[in-house]
Amino acid sequence: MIRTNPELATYIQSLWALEGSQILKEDFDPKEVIIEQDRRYGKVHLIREGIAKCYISDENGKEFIQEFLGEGMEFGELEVFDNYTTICSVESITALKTYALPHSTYHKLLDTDPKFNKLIMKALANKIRFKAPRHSYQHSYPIEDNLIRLKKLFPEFTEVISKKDIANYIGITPRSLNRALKELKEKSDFF
Amino acid sequence: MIRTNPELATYIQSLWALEGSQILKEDFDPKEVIIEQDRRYGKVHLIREGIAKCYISDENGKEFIQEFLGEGMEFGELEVFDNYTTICSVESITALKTYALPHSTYHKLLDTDPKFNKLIMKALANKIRFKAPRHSYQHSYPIEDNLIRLKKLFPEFTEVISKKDIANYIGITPRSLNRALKELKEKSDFF
DNA sequence: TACCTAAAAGGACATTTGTCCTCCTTGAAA
DNA sequence: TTTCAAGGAGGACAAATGTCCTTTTAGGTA
Repeated sequence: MIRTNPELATYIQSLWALEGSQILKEDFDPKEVIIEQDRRYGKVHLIREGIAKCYISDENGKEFIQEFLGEGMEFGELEVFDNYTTICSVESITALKTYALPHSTYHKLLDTDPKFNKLIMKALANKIRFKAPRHSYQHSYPIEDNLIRLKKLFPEFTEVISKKDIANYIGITPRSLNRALKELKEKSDFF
Repeated sequence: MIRTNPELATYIQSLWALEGSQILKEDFDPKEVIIEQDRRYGKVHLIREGIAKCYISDENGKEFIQEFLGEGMEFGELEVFDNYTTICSVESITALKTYALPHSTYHKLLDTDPKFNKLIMKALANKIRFKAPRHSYQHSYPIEDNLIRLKKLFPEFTEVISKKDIANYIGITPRSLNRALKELKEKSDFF
């Protein structure tokens, strides 16, 4: 549920430590909006520590959470290739520490560092792999099944992440989430 | 709705034309299952001509269509980086012509051809960009709004793609699709 | 302690969507 | 022409989910 990429995290750390690497460290408080939908930014972030949410909001203010990002996950990277605007907002949930790579640095690394290139390629492929089944699963199974699945994947999710965010992640209202949770509590002692 | 990537299509064509390129042309009939979910394959396909659907099916046989793929779109590429199994099945809708690149060739191109590398990078990023809003939009808007949106994007979609596939694309049942279409016909002359 | 605010829980009802059928249409095959 | 099968359309009802509230809980602050 909270996605990570340890391999990339380790590698970026080693790049950062190099002389003149142009990779900066940045820190954020909880609940800071770090990037906002439909804008342009000049750098890519890679999480060193903490958890963030990546979400799309519509004109009615509804949020739909795409992913929870943990260590080693990057954001702001989709806009580096073309001059597009961002599709998601990213907001820290806990205190968040990132590496920030200016676009120029990111491009230079892609062009000159084959290992970096391959790791980014993999990271992109994994984002696709992850997104695909998530939404279809949520469509074709009852909410309760989705919750059981989340609980197995990440047992403490109800402690770390607010109910509202969980609901937005599954794509339902908090009311429906509550109903499902109550049902599950009555049926079993798993929750 | 039917995704394409003209830039990549053009470039692959030029690569194919090179001496000893190791890129093969393959042809398929309509309704052929070209790759099946949860398996391994040794090559990446890139569509020269025709339309295919990429879908996930669950144990109850429900299909959830991820994308309709047109010229220049690739499939089977997510598994090239790690030794994962496929997450989607791909089935031709019309007669389909592809370029087939063995994994070894694909890797070699990524490593030695910067332009190819960048085009693939972009293609991956665009798949992510495309997937993200699609599912959230479908959650937060009524079916009718989704249909109007599709119609604007691709007016002849009802002719080319079967009702069942459209329903599976939106993530609803054919019954609900019919209901929504009927409503729309009564309300306006757009449909 | 008392007060305030935001998150969480849940009642009552409306709406949407799914399920399970049946019927109709159309085009290919006998 | 008749037959058959598959896709499309839609009625009737059931189930899931959303909307709009009110109430409860918990944590921070005066």
